[in-house]
Amino acid sequence: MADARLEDKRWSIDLEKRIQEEHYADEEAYDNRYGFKPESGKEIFVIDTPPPYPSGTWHIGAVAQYSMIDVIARSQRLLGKEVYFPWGVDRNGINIEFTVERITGRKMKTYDRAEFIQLCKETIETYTQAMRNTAARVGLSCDFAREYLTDAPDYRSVTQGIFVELLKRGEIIEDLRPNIYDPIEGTTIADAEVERTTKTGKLVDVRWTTEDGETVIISTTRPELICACGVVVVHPEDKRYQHLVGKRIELPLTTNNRETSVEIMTHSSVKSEFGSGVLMVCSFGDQNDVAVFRDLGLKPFQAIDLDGCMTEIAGPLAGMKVYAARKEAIEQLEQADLIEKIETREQEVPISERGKNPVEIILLKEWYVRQTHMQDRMKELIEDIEFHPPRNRQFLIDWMDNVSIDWPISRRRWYHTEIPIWYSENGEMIIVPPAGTYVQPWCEQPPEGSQVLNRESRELLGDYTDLRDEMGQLRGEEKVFDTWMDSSNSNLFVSGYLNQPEIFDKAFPTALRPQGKEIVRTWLYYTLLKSALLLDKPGFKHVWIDGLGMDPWGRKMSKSLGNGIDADSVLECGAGGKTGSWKVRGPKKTISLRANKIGSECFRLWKACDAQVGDDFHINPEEIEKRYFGVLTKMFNVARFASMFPTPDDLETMPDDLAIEDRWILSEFAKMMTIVEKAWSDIDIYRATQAIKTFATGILPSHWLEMAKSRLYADDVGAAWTIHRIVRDLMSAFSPICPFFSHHISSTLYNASAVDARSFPEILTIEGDLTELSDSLKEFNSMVWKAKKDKGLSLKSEVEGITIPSNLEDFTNILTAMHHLE
RNA sequence: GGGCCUGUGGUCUAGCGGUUAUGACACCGCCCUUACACGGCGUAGAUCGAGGGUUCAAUUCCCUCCGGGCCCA
Repeated sequence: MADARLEDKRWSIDLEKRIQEEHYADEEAYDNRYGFKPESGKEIFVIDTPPPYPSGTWHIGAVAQYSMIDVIARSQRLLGKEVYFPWGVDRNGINIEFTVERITGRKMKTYDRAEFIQLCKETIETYTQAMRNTAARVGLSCDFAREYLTDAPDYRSVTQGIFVELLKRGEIIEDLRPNIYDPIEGTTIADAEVERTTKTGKLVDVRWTTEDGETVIISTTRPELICACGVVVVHPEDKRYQHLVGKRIELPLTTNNRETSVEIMTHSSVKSEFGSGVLMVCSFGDQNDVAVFRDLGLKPFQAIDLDGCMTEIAGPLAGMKVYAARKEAIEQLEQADLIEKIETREQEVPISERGKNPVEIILLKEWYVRQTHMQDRMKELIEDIEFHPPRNRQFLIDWMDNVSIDWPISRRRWYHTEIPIWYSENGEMIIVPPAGTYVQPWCEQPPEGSQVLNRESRELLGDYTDLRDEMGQLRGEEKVFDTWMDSSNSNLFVSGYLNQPEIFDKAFPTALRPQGKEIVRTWLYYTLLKSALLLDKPGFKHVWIDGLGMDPWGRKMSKSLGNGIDADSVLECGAGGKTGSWKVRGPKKTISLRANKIGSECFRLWKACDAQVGDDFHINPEEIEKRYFGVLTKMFNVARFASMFPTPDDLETMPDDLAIEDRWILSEFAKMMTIVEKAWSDIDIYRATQAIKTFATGILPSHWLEMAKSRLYADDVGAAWTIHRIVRDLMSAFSPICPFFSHHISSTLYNASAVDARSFPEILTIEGDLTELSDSLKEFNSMVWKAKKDKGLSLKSEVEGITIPSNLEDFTNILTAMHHLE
């Protein structure tokens, strides 16, 4: 016996940070460890990690999720796969534009475009740096050297190249269609970006008059849209109004440049019990109006323009903002004595997710990715994808069942990937750049190798260089892409599509898509759509959908609720002896939380143990510390105890004269390791972690170690072999969860870091199933401990009158010695 | 209004037809035992949300209701 080779008396945050610093100090060593080496010949396992969006602080729930992706990456390396764990950062989008607007107090459109883009780029870079630091601090083993940024030319050129490819194939189309539009931010948005809120509004009952002079009451919340009314409808089975069908009805407000009456028709979407049961349908009050116009084949009116003002068809209301026009419409109807009654009520209003502004549906010429024709094929393709947990497949199917319109992808914003198109002077030809080139049509001319297409038919007309003279004055497209157009290429990008075809062949479908369930209908759906359109393949082999991080009461963390917790504060809690404290606003009162030490290892262990994949998890730093730091302390001390005894030279060959208790614990260990290996290959973090934790903090120290102690002190070779073999292999199995912890112990004791293991430890075969005796052993030990306690004896005192059960008779000697039986 | 998830000791959690219903934290009691008192051992604590049904048998399957959550209309 010697002094402990693990010098620290216990696991601590300062020790953790020391190990981390060493770990990151040598970039070459880091790259050897975690870099992607596609030429290794091993099975390639590409993880399509969610590129986080830098917005100041990184949400703790997202960091927790991300750390589990790291567990998957490390466990797959442990199983011998060639893992590509990319580090990408999503930097395009309206978020950073809003941030810059807020910081500078100026709206985007008051800037010069190039100047504004530069400001966004600089601002997001500072946030990105903070995010890289957090990523390293929580121990992500990403290939940081290959960092990709979605706003960098190489990434944007892939987005543009894929757009051009789909455009040529006719999967992207241009059309004048009703679009959801945010008039305040001045941009189109997709269905998936609309949320709803409740607002108080007025429901106005207006008296309309038919051509026969009959008065009909129609309820509406949008009287300003009367000018865009295309039809008045009743339910086909509503007996009250049968006689009106086919008649014309006068619009109750003055309009301009259109018919002053519309026909009364039937439509099954009318709710007869709502208001009078008569509905005016305008282009476009809501999604239902869009559907009715489409069903009845009506020509829509343009009532609202890009600035959110009424157009000339609104007659006296023309030029007014929507809200002012509504007030004015009510006033005019009142003056004309056409109002039956006005009711104030709560109503659901669609607003934009990013800007929180009420949205309008207006007619615009925009670019679309066709998707409605793909739903059946996509459903077939996703059958080959394995979902974790399986039930979360339903989230995707539910969303696919709701897809009814194509995906509008053009946006009138700036800090996004540009739509790579130039238009000829007459508007009939378009120019697209060659694959692999990033272009900015709003400020550049088409590059070498650009091609000219017919705008309508997409027919290839020739090279731009040859046709230049026929094009006239070019107009570069000023619009940009929805950011999901970028992020939905992530799996193609990381798998080498366009850039590294030789890797792509082996790496696609991408092995794994890990993500949160809140972005199934966006990121997951759009990615699968792209893979289906381009390659007619499922995008992934596995989709791993985790739950959301919630506050201690089970509510979603959000800025508005004031219940968020900063990730860095948890990771740094305990560093330099500093206590962490948090104030979290609950439903009733604000509570203060305190913890002394958490750090990355404890944080990761908590997330791995606390909830199964797909379940929402409650984040409470106090609980994390109380429940999991002790596990690390325990495991550290088992290793520290082992470190007091020399490591046998040959840990591979099992001595053939092992004591029965050693063979017993090795059987238990083999059983546990079998579970863990299976769990790692099933991407079941929870099961793997639970198995390790139960073994390492339970049966190993409490039962076996107590039996083995005296032999270890007596330099028993078999006992030393057993404990070292177990600790060494345990650290490998545990390294995906707590890499720095395992690294430190394994490299100190065995001169080989557990994080470098590239095959799962060999599981020993022990003759005879000794694990059957485990329950009896545990029961017997408990019985003795209780007996001593009842007699007021200390554990090391001798006790008599205890008999060893017959099934444990092989253990007689060791149990007698362990408990000091007489 | 629809879809999905969920409701187990004070708190969190396992279980997926037959178990004395896991385990952790907290509580209480005892113990400084040559790794660990930031520890060990032990006691106590649950009519498994409510009510129906299926079954020889239900925490587990089905239905209804109630409560919580996420997403959508």
